[in-house]
Amino acid sequence: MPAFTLAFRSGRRMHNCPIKRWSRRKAARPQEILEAALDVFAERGYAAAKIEDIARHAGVTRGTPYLYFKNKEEIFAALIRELLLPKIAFGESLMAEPGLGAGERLRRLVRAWWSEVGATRLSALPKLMIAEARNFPEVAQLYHDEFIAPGQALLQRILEEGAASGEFRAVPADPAVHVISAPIVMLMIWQHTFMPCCIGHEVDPELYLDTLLDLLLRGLSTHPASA
Amino acid sequence: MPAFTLAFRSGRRMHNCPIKRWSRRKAARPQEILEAALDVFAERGYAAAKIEDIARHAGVTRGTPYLYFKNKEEIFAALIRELLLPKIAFGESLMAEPGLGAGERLRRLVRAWWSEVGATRLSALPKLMIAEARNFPEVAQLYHDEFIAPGQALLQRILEEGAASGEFRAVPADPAVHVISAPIVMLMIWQHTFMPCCIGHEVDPELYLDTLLDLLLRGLSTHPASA
Amino acid sequence: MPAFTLAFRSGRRMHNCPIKRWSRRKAARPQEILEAALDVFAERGYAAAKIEDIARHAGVTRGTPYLYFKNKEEIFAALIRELLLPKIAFGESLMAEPGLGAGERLRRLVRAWWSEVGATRLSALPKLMIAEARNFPEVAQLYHDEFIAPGQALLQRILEEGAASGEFRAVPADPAVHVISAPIVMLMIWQHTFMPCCIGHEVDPELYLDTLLDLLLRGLSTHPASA
Amino acid sequence: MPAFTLAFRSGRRMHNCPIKRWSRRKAARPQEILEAALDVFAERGYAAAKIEDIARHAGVTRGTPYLYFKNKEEIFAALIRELLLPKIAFGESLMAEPGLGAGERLRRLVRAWWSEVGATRLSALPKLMIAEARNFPEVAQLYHDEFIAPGQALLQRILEEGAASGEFRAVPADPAVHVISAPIVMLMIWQHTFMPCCIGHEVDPELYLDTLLDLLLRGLSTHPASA
DNA sequence: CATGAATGAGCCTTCATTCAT
DNA sequence: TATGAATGAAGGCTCATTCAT
Repeated sequence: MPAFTLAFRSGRRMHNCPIKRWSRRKAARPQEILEAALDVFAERGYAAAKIEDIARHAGVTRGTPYLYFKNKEEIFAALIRELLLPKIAFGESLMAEPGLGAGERLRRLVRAWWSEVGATRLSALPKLMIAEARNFPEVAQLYHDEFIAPGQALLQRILEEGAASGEFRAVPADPAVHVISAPIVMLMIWQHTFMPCCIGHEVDPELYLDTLLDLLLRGLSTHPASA
Repeated sequence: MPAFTLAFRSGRRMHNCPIKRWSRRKAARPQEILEAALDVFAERGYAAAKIEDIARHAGVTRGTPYLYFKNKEEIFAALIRELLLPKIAFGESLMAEPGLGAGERLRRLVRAWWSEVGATRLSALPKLMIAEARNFPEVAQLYHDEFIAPGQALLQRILEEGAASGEFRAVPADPAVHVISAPIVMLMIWQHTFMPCCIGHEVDPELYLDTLLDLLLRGLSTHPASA
Repeated sequence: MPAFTLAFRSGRRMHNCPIKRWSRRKAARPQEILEAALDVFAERGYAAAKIEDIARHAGVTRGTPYLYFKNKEEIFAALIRELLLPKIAFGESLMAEPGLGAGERLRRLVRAWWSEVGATRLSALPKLMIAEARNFPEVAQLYHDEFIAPGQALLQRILEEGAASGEFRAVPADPAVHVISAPIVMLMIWQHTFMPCCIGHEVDPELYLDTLLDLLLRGLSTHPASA
Repeated sequence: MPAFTLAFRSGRRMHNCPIKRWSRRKAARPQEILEAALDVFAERGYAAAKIEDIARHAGVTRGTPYLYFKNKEEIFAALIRELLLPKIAFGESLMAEPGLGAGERLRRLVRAWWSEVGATRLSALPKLMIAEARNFPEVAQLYHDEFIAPGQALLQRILEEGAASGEFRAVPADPAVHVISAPIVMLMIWQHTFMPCCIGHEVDPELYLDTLLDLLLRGLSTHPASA
């Protein structure tokens, strides 16, 4: 998964910014700290991540994160709010595109989900959020309301469209969206859990997603032979 | 999910037991402490769980857990080793039963998985293990080798049998077992993540599993109409 | 120094005691516990010595020492009082013996000191007492008044006798007794400090004492050529 | 022993120093903490010394020692390594001085030993090291190899020189150096053991050393009348 | 008498957070 | 803005001591 390490930093350079280099640096600090926090939280989890490690990863020292974030919890919350939540927007554009079958839409949604989040360092956040949801209910609520729920709403609309058009069988919406999204989330989790420790065989994300879509589309289709 | 709260009987109060209360403790203590640890780890995660909380949950004081476990990490490891790993045995018996179609076997495996682990307080352990795998690689290795791998081997045998008998399509084994098991693991995770906080709508496990099996068996079947 | 390990247990058996074996055992317990404590304190020092180790050394369990001693400090105090202080008695008999020159008396005192204490497991006690004097002033006071002071009084009497008879030069009594006794105490300390760790070359006690007496007697003598 | 309390200037208060109080600390802290540790270890011994006491003695709080030392044991080791071992250097210069008789050299060595270490707060370290040698074998080894052994080598060279020049009798080197150094070490120990508790009469170090040298030089001399 | 399970005070150590520079 | 020395609350763990058996 070569895109994994490259995808994240893109689009944040400001080559033509007239302000002097130093204050540009200043402006970038919160982002840099969040990215560092993402790395360290991903590796150690929330509690075992030390602020100093995050600071060092960001190239600053112990006190600096506190210039931009009230405390550790706020860094965590900002991680979700600033980095992850905006990513949900990609879904809207997908649904806006007209003239696509439900199957095709589902395919595109899954692939976009992967390329926007799963193949990115952001893929550490679902695991982190899951691990800490009960310790930080407000963040969990935010994550659910602004990320999970909209994502599942997209899925649900696709299922409804497919059912309406006769392309998909009717399945109970609520459990279905969970069932469908679960393997994608688990793939992200898996990548941050066992693969970095060289535990177990590698899972190839592309093949995994192909297999997932193959099973899902056949499973949903009213004309399985053609799926 | 009514079974959830009932399945894991603590046995901590036995007023009518003729054996003396005090002398019985010695034998029962490790179990009681592990069950308490399961609760507290499930609620807070490893790092945020205090030994004293675990002790109090078990009805003892700070020092007592250390009479039975070397330290906090050993409690965690024992949780996996003593409580979770034995549960994998149920799979063998399932495969031993003769004369079942692959679809039926898959159904039974999923349901057994749920009743043995998912509907139990043990269902907190996959989430805990996922969150802490990188902090405790040896425990993660153990969990993978003794729980995940055998479980996936079962699934793989079912897929192979189904393909051999013509009941299932041929699918790439490796990603398929991940894809198939992912929703079950995610259901356990979900129950310990968002449902206890009253975040998001409840997910009914039975309906979820029905939907999952419905989608999977259709997706795998060579004669989808009859799945 | 083969006597070292053997000297201590001697003379405590009660073969002809009519009481039954069990109550004899009972009667011997405090002694056994003190001897065990001596071993463990010698090896680890007061604070690092665990009551359970002492108990195990004595062949009993955690609670038993508390049947005979109020607490850890009392075990330490009893060690000094019961085992060490009685040993000072040997000096009286030495002084009682008539018709000895001061030099010969000094020789006998040093050798008796060594055989009665230095070559014994009791030789651990001066080091222990020194290390803990400031934490247990009452015990230190006892040790000083009942062991050090009488011992130094013996020495002083010898020096005075020697000076009176013209065998010894006149030396300031107070510092002299310290100077003379110091090497003997240091030999005991050395044996319990660096020799058990195989650190540094061994010191042969007999040769050490010979050299000490040689230097001392020459140093004290009014006719050094004949010393 | 008036030098005793004065010799080890802590330098902890420098009100008229123009450098800012706060920025100066960083450089001075390790020294300050070691000196505080020296005091507290001397008073209580290793195990009974609390890090918080050391910190408070140094004018800082619980966490600060850990900014400079990994743990309690490292503070102990640093005490030996940083404060005591350098003191052994004084011996070299003594031996370098030409044209001195062996007796005069021995006199100077003993007096230097006393002024450099014995009359200093450092004199607590031999007692501490003796008490803890078996609990910290590596530190004991270091202490032996870098402090005891070089010191004894100096003594041995003096004895050999004296024997070669005919000033001293021939005495077995190995026990002799132990015997000769023992009273000096015991004087240090004594000062930190019974004198602070007002137990027993005071020992005047100067008189003690005079007496020691008198006895030793007479004891070693081939012409005792002139010693 | 003896046991050993249990207690709980106490200490070492960590680390989020502050603040003087 | 940034630093990093210092703080001090908090938690893991030990072990002297107790007491029900």
